[in-house]
Amino acid sequence: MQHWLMKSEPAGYGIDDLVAAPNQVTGWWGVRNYQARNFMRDSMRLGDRAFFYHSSCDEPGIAGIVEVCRLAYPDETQFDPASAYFDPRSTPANPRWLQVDVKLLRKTRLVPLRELRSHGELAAMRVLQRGNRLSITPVEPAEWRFIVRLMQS
DNA sequence: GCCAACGTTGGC
DNA sequence: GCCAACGTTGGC
Repeated sequence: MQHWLMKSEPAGYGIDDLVAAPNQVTGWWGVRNYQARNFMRDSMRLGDRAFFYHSSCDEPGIAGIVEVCRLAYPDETQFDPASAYFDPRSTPANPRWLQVDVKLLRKTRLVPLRELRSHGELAAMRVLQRGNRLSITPVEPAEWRFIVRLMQS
């Protein structure tokens, strides 16, 4: 079982939207980066856990823990000409973009990016690397455990 | 709003 | 296949 970090902009969809969602489940649609898509398609398994990360906001950081509850399947927004995520090169027979579904396990205290950076134990974390833009990144087991402990402090 | 870093596009 | 130009991300 693997661990992940998944970014979302809370102005669009934040942890409180997931708290309020039916069954506290949401589709993780809108990923338009091949590397992030490949993580979902090739590596994510049912039961994998992920940090729900708030990006591009006043206080970027980790806001909760979710669990993958549906394996990768086509993201419908790629077929919708009215959607900002429309991709004219994509067809239902040959979809280019995928999503998974995730279920909320718990909303946690906000662990700010600032705080993550302050811990040498997390120095190698993918999301903290200079220039990182990937919206889905793997999290090492030791990093996962360290951050879960931080959430309780 | 700025800008560094990175991914994608497209001409050649 | 190269690589310059361009668009996007995302912290600050």
